[in-house]
Amino acid sequence: MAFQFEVLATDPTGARLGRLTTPHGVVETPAFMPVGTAATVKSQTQQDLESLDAQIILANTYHLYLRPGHELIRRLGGLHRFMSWPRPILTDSGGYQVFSLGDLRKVTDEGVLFRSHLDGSEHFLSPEKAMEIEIALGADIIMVLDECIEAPSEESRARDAAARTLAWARRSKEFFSGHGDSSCQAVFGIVQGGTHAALRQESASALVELDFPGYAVGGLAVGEPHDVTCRMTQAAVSCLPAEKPRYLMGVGKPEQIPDYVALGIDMMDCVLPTRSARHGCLFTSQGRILIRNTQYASDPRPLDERCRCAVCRRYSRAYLRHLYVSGESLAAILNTHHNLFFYLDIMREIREAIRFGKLERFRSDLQARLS
RNA sequence: GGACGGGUGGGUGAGUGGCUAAAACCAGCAGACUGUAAAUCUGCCGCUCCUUGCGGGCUACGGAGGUUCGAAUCCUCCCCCGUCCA
Repeated sequence: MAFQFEVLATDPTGARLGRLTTPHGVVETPAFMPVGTAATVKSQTQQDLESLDAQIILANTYHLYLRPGHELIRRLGGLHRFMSWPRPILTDSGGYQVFSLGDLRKVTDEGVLFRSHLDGSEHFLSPEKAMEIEIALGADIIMVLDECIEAPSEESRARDAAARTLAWARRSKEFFSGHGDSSCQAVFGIVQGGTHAALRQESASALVELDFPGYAVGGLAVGEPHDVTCRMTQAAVSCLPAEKPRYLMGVGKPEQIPDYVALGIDMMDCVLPTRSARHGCLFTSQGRILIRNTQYASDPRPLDERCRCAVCRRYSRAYLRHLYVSGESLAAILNTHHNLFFYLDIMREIREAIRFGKLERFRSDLQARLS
């Protein structure tokens, strides 16, 4: 049995400590998954990621399909081998690009017509096509194509998107059972429903009937307030089976993570640590630091005195500011390294807290420090 | 000594009578970023006052005068810089 998810402990909040076993290794949950859209977590080498103890990373179907192409990656031995990443990988389906690519795409019941952001060429991504690409890429966990909508959205729009997402989930599953290998890859379904709790529950319940090895909650943190994100997550989770992993897609800010974990979320991913790092926004135990600010120009202290990452052990704020202001590529490397360490460290602390039933304490401490 | 060309806000550099406190870019200052079209984007960027408003006052396009209702833009003289000729 290549795939296995076990809940090892639960916390009074409802948080779960778990272990997800995949063909490429074990992922301790709750887990944060760094985003490596184009088969690279920007500015970090795979060796860096291993030293950070990233246990699983994301890659993106739409982007890799366009470049370098899934067939090429298949011929080169699959995504793991292609990018020399021996640990677990999850591929997102391109559903988020349905949302983010704006006027470069057109959604129908059949699928999504994309205009490539690279060269303007047209491509049709159906749920089956997304599966075909993801099978070729060979990630451990693959996501069904979904329709992610903006928030706030009319209930009718959210209902339509959820219904379409469900239909696509059904087709994905069907296609996968004919063409995929469930001992190598696990397909996760995705809950939609906008900011409407009833739709979220409906979507989750219907998805559960299709019996996926794991479930994701998508279409959140796309503009709605945090408490709404939480309510929607709660609504979805309440309908998901306890024994399956739950993945909240695309979240979140550091201080929000314990909230999601407390709602029973096992996996998360977010571009925030990596993108913000490249933009000079650094997360520390005392809150965010915009490293280009003049106040750090001659600051000899480490970025975060409480951080044990390689960057904080070695470099000063003044140096990091200099690198950033000078546009040096090392700035992105060091900043990203720190931010990822910060996120992954929070996850380690969260797992530890759950083990001892003290997540609530950790959550309030963290939020007090970061707000 | 003569002939051209030129001197614009921290920098480069548009602008050749009013829509110009003056384009654009850079630098500077601040903010944003949530399944990555993002090493990106946004705001501010002469001084000052307040009732913070597509508000008032002041200063500003080498210097001093002048023409004009109105000048960075036109005229006169002067000072600098560059190129060329003696």
